[in-house]
Parts: sequence; C-alpha cells; structure tokens
Amino acid sequence: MSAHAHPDLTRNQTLVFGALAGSVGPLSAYSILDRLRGQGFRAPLQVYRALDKLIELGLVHRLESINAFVACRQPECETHGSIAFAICDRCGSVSEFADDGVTRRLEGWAKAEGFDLNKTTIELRGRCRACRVA
Amino acid sequence: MSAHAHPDLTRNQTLVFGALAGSVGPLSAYSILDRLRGQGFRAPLQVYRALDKLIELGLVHRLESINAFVACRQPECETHGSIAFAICDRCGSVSEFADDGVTRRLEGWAKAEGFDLNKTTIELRGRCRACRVA
DNA sequence: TTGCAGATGTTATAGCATTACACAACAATG
DNA sequence: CATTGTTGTGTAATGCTATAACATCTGCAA
Ligand SMILES: [Zn+2]
Ligand SMILES: [Zn+2]
Ligand SMILES: [Zn+2]
Ligand SMILES: [Zn+2]
Repeated sequence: MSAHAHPDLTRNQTLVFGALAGSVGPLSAYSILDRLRGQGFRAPLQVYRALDKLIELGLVHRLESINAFVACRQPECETHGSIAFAICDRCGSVSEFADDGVTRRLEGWAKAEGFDLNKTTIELRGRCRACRVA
Repeated sequence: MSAHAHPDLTRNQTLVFGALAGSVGPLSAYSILDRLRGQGFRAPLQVYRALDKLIELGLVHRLESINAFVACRQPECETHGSIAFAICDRCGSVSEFADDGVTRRLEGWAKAEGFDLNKTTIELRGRCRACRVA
C-alpha cells in the first residue's frame, strides 16, 4: 500500500487514506467525500480534517495547481527537502519525484535572501509519455 | 510600472493589470473585482477573463498555492524557462526569481521521462527576512 | 472524579471559478 | 455592401473548494 508506517490512524483517517491509496490518480476532497458516503461520511469537514492529519504525517500530498490530493508513493519521501510532481493534463496521472539538486538551489536562494523556508511546492504540468503521442 | 511592453490591452485588461501593478502584494480575483466596482465591474467573469489574457501575455502570474495573482516584476521573465515565487505567510509579500539551474534539472527530468512539459509551478512558502525576526 | 486533549458530527457560510447565453466591435473576405 | 469569423463584453446562474462555529464524544491523566 504505502512506503510509510501508519501510526495509529483513526477511522476517518484510515478511510480517507484508503480512498487515496486505492485510486490511480489524485482525488479532490469532494470526490473523496462521495466515495465515502457509503461508510457514513456526510460533510466536507470530515474529509478535510482527515486530510490535514494525513498531510501532517506525510502520508498524503496536496497538489496545489489542481486542488487535489494523492497518497504518497515516493519511498523515503520525507528524507528529501522538497518533492516535485508531474501531472498529466490529459489522463490525470501523477509522478512524484525528488531532485536534491533542485532542493539545494532553492534552499540556497532562501538562505541568501534570509527567507525562512517552510514548504516548497513544485508541480510540472504537461503530458505524460503515454499521452504525448495520442 | 512593468518590465514588459503592453500590447494594446483592452479597457478591462488595463484596469485589472493596473489594480495588480498598483498593489504591493498579490490579490485574489474577488478583491480585484471589489477594487474595480467603481470603474463599472460587476461580475467575477470580467476579472477572470482579463486575467486569462494577461497571464497569456506574461504580464501577470497566478500563485497556485494561495489562489491569487501578481503583476510580473521580473525583468526578462519570459526568457527563463520557469519562474519561482517566494511568498511570505506573514506579510504576504512575494519575491519572483529565476534559477536556471532549477529549470535545467526539471527540464532534464521531463526529457528523461518523456514528459511533455507545458508549465512549471515553483512556490516557496515561509517568512521573508523582515518578518523572520518579528 | 475531574479536567483536558483530540477526534467527530452537523449546519451554515465563505471564497474561488466556470457555464451558458446574448450582444457589440472589428477585420477579412467576396 | 453583405457576410462571416473572431475577440471582447455584460449578466445571471451555477458549481466547486474550504472554513467557521458549536455541540458532542472518547480516552487518558491528574
Ligand atoms: Zn511523498
Ligand atoms: Zn497522461
Ligand atoms: Zn514574471
Ligand atoms: Zn513578510
């Protein structure tokens, strides 16, 4: 399922993570809600609260440019300073990767500018190899 | 005002760009709308349509992680493959910068993966030098 | 027992963005 | 001139994303 240990998730957190882990692509909070109505979910806040916790734990990432969420699929994700995502605009697939060279340069800029860096968002939009020809 | 030439903008485009260029920080589409009600703006679409065009022209950038927009302030912005933004979570200030090393590495990854790269989003969140101490 | 922290349930509301349709201005074509 | 196509505009309605506010419940520690 995941490259991470799951430190005692609650029921709601487990359900939300399961929805994401079982999906091939990213899901919006509202589509997660719809998938979990059968399990008793009724309001967006149930999803958002679980997502907040899962993101804090590093099990889930938020894709800022499409307002959606994915289960982490990068082994040793948190050992890297920043993570990048490549999102296919045609099929919706997401590739997660780390490039320490990119991280070093961005952290170098921050240090030089006195910017206290908290979180880095790197998202590539385009067409994946499979969709490129089509 | 700007580092760019302004190729015959329409009235609405001029007003929206003026609002952004005259603001110290980024603005949301709805706060732009509020600022332009006195000039006859009535609906969000008037703002979004102007923004679409201004972004296409490279005069304005969208900040994905805060759903807001800024006037471009980077000289020769479009000569770089990708642009990064550092956003202060306390005062809202935004620094725009280009790092060709970062661009090279991300483009390198895309080429190696066969990913047809269309747009790159790089956003740093944290505290600017001035807010870091406070 | 009491108190606290974290998680949950529910309703309402706020904030962001697009769809759909009608109309106006203008240039290019024939 | 009449036609056609393109781009911008105005307006209303709708849809999608996210949070505020308040009540309740659970488990655990003092
Ligand atoms: Zn990850
Ligand atoms: Zn694809
Ligand atoms: Zn720029
Ligand atoms: Zn600041």
